[in-house]
Amino acid sequence: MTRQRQLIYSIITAAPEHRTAEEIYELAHRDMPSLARGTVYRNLGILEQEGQIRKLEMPGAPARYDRERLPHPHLICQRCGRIQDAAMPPTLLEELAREQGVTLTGYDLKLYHICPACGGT
Amino acid sequence: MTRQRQLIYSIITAAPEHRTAEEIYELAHRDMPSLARGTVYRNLGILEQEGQIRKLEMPGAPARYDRERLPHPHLICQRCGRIQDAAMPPTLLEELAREQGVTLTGYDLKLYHICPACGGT
DNA sequence: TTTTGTGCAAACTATTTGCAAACCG
DNA sequence: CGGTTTGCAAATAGTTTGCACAAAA
Repeated sequence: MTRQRQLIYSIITAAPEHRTAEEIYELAHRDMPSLARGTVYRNLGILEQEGQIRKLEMPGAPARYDRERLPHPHLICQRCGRIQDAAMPPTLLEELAREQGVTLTGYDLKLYHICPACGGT
Repeated sequence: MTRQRQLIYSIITAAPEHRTAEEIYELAHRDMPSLARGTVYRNLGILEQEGQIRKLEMPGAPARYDRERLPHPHLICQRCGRIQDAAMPPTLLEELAREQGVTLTGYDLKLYHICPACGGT
């Protein structure tokens, strides 16, 4: 673990926000002005492969990174784009697998709503 | 509806495959050699907006297009990448919404497995 | 010293866009 | 005609990669 990777990792784990590579680069760049964008991408890839962070692909927008390591759904506001980690009851997952008649190896669930701040329920 | 849009739409609805814009372009281009890639993208966007087709964003790969208009999960083989439309029991969706304590406006669910052809169950 | 990672810049991929010409009602 | 859509080419955005040098083991 290099200082660069350390820094990138700490930015992701410090707060529950789901940041983009660019945001992470900007924050990291303040502390280490020599740090390059490419290094951020490279290390995000490595951290993800090692299972230390999770990549969240966002439709039509840059990917975001999640410090939570266990698979879980994401609740996304359609107005403001705010992302929250959500819960997936194991029984629900089992029911889904049974419904399809397969053994699941993973899933990616995005739930969309309008958050209270945006006038939703 | 122009001839171009007609052609693009018919390619998507003709088969249950979930094709990429490039694949659709190649198929359409055979029938109408003057047709341009940009036109394919433009029309896919229009058809999607009109709710006639559905765009499926695939992580780290080009988007695919689905002729099914009702929201539903997708079952994806992690080895060969084959995509199948799957079922979402309404009760399951309700349970998910209740679990998060929100009113859902939509969802995007990708289920991963290893398909029988690839040695999975 | 041998490997591994970095900084930089150029390359790449999927997609979008500006614009003049073509088409359609 | 007059608005819409096309074909083409250039632009864009996010991300990846090649390479020489620096850091670490």
